[in-house]
Amino acid sequence: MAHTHPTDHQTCQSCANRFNSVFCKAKEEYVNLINEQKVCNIYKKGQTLFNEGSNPFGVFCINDGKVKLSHQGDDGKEQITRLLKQGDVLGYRALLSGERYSASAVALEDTQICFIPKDLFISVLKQDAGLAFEMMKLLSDELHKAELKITHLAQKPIRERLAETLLFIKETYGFEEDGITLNVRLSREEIANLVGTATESAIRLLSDFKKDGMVELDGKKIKILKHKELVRTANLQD
Amino acid sequence: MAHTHPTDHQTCQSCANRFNSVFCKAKEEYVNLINEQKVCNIYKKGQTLFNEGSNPFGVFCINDGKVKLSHQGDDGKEQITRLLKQGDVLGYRALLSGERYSASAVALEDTQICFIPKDLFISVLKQDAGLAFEMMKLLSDELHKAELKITHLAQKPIRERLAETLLFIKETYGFEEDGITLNVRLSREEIANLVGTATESAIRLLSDFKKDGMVELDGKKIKILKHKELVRTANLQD
DNA sequence: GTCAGGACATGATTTTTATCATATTTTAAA
DNA sequence: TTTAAAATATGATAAAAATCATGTCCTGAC
Repeated sequence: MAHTHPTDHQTCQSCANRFNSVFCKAKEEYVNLINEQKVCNIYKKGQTLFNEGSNPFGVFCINDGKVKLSHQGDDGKEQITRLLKQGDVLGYRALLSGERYSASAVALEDTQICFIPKDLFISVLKQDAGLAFEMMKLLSDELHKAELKITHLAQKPIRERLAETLLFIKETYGFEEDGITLNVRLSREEIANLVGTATESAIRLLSDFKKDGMVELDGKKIKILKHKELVRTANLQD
Repeated sequence: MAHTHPTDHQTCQSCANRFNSVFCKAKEEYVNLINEQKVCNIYKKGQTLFNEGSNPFGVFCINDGKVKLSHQGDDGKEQITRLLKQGDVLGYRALLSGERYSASAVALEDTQICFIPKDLFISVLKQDAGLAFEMMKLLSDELHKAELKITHLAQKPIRERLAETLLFIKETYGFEEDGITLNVRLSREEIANLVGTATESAIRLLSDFKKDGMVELDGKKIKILKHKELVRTANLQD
């Protein structure tokens, strides 16, 4: 947690995500409580919020920026399981099941993050049934997404999965002002670790997509040129 | 829901799973409420509890028996995501996130199941913070398992995944009285749909395992002969 | 019992994917 | 700016896995 810098002490009430984040669905008194006890920091690109295997000490709420959540495979290969953006909460999984973190969280760009200590999180959750319900909803949604991903990993070829991943990145982070460039910089290796394939395979297929005119590649900038064809390539029907 | 037969109206208080199931961690008054409103039935082997795509009407609690939970892939291929046993609860995922069922549940053998209507489930959950917390724990555990499975599907070869699956079946259902025969009958296709591979591949690798002396195959009966070697084959370290 | 359909098994082949090798380009540090 | 290291790209090859084909075995209906 070294090298993080405190941000201006913004209130939850004025936070840009006060209508998106689960936390903001807590009762007003608890939002106030969270507001008092939270700690805000800026994580530079590449900095780690928490590491797989360490003990959870609280939950994080992204104020602005992007974070990846990834698991370490047995051979050390990274598997990215989630991409998070402003308003998203992370670190609750391990905390709720009383285990160590099963994933690592790393900032994909300079990111402002509020930290809510473990005890506060648990106590608010135990008192505020509404928030608890929202939390269950969140967990259920994540579980749904995970089970969908399991099915796709098991049944779809890599070409389809790459197309799907590009669309997923678009859904998550959207486009830049030009309306076609994916609004995040990921390395080819990270894309591969999101798709679940070898880096070379991801690179090769991206080149194919480029040849087919579906995408344009400019370093880490990826432009989606033919959205519909990408959807067709992803072979989505659910 | 045709062809189900009511069981003796057993009380939750006398239920064999009263120490295992999440529901039994509710406050006593709510357990009583559930006890009054639940409906118990027997599902014959192969019968469906609910279907992917239909609207959830409540949650199910397995009194005795075995159930598989599976998703339909885009090409219609089944992907089994969970194996459930006595004390396990199912059908809550869709209910909590307010969607249709994203999976189908089918009895793997004659199974006694209690059904708790949607409204009761939701209202108890909203009033009993302890139960809500247990539910979050359950969801968190499932999410953890799902993310582990994602990593393994993405990174492990099929041989390792099959070994892992056999160990998973053992963990879930245990052995018969002889201490070596897996206590469930699954078709080769179901095993393949659990591993995430083609049926022929699963059959072939099971034959390999047999040649290696790790398992013995007798129709749908699978005996684990060399547990340690199977663990080594699964290449587990987490 | 016997007969048909499905499950299981196994060989042959093709397809997919990973790995290895090697440029080329980009990036970041000195 | 130079330079080394890392990232990207692409070809060649090997390995893994799916598919196709065929035969056998098992099981339940009659």
